[in-house]
Amino acid sequence: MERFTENYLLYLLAQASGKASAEFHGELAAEGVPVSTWRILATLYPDTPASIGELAESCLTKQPTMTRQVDRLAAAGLVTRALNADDRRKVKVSLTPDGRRLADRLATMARAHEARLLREYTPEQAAELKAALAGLLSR
Amino acid sequence: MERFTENYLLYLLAQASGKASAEFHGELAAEGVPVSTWRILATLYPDTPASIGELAESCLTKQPTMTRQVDRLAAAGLVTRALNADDRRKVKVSLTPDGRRLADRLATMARAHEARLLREYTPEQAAELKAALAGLLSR
DNA sequence: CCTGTTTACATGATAATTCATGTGATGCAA
DNA sequence: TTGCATCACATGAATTATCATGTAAACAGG
Repeated sequence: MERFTENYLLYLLAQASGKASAEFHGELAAEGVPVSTWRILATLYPDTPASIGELAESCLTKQPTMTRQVDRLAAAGLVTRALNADDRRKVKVSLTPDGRRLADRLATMARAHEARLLREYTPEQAAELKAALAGLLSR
Repeated sequence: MERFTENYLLYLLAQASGKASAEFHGELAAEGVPVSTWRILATLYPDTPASIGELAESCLTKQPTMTRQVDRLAAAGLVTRALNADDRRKVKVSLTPDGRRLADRLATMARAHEARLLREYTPEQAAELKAALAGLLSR
């Protein structure tokens, strides 16, 4: 009898995501950058400010966690916290010049890693895979 | 300028995995079952014992975490810990009858949820997606 | 056999996340 | 308006996970 998980979509997604990400997270660790930092920078990069709630959703974490992570990045000078003029309940988090420089460097590494990950795929296959994932998301 | 993450494979994988899983985790919560419990049961189901290390890898967590989770499940009577005869360093974790009954019920729910998730896909498309993910894993 | 190394797991100390809840801002209905 | 519900975020308390390390078992040379 085969394992249940072998053919279970959520398991395959989680494993593919976890394993592929772990590779890149190793590169981040070599740079001394925590994964949580990279996720926030990537979301704001190249120039798309976001609220605490949006960041939490984008980084797959809860709002209280994100509040504290943004505090940390702000203290490190990588992001700024500003009040949103339209809705003063919201916080507008943006990259600082330092943050953008770091994000630039990490994004380049990320693209290189992605290229290695997709080395065996044709551009069409890669686009198909991404489209399939985006489809699952927009469902 | 578009968001970096919009077209970044690791982000799409993480989002698809996280969002799709969150739906099912809601169903688990309604049954009073922690996600960590489901992951362990699913790995052992229907009848494939595993070591602590294998469970940790399958559940995308670290070994010390898994040691404690298995302790908890064993205390709840859902799994047993046995010494591996071949290699006495290893622990052989297996489902108890109670554990298998629960896993049975949850696996049925999981398959139903998966079917809803893939409702808009033809069986061929679904198989293609799974194959693509398995391909990423075996790379 | 030994001895040094690696592997598998357990565990105490630490760090991180989450839950529950509070505060202030916004929106909506009467 | 006014009152009530909801939203966005912050924060203390509690839960969880992780790191660092220890122990015992396997393993590889010499």
